[in-house]
Amino acid sequence: MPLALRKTIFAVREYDLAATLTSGQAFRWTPRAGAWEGVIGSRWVRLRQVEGGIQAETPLVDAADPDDWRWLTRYLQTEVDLEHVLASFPDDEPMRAAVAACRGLRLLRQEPWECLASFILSSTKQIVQIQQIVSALCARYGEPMAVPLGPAPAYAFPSAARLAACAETELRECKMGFRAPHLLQAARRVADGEVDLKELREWSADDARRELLRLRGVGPKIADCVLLFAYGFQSAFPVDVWVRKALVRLYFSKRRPTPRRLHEFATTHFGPHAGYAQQYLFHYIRQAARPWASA
DNA sequence: GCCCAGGTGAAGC
DNA sequence: GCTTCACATGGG
Repeated sequence: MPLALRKTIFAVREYDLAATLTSGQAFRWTPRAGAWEGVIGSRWVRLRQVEGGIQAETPLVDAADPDDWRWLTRYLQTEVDLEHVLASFPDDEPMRAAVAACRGLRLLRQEPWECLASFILSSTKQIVQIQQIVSALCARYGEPMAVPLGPAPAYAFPSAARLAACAETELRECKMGFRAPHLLQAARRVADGEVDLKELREWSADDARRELLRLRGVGPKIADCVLLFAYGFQSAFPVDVWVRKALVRLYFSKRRPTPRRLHEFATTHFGPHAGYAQQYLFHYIRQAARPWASA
């Protein structure tokens, strides 16, 4: 007998699910038959863009309130007033173009450990390859979960404790290369409580950033990704190769600023939701770089 | 073969 | 403080 699914629709305007799920924030979403299948925490989910909102399907889980969708609305951040965020962006030509090109792009709110671990694995990797590494890691070390007939088996993201129990050579079999010792160290320090990711929610962005930077393999860019994608600190402005390219081209007329100057500009020019602006710039320039991939 | 990828850390100026 | 380089692995 097929696994029973519960289904609902969230009414939300200005939410581009495809843009949001493919914009390099999260690495576990697969398009399938016009919908998106993925895993949030310990639940398999299918999402679909529908008229006026987002449809969600997930297996009925014992001992869970079937009408409680807060785990999903929190992840998708459907309550965020996007118009308010967009209105806070600087009124300049680059931002107008980015917003016009990425209408409905949102920031997700992810679980800190998965986000941290994923971005430790992200350095000098293409998004497709990050997805492959994360997928291999989950298949090997993640807890299997209830999935309806059809989709491939799904696994939770492995806990820090589970990864801490791995040998470095095992992790390397997931093709993560030199990032393996970094992930292993992070897993150990999170598992033994030396780093308390839950506690960081209560800290200031600066303090949380300093704490994340103590981990090997976590520099300014990855720390900012975790602050932005997992903790919702919208002052965080990750600068990767794409965003650097975009900032230099759009705001510095091709004259190369020093890293210090670029960071200074990034954290002052874009207002209280700078991290959101960053995501628009990132998605915008990547879209522009591969026009054949759209449509 | 070459260059690049949602970088980081160490070493050299 | 800024620049350069190694670091695994895979794709174009």
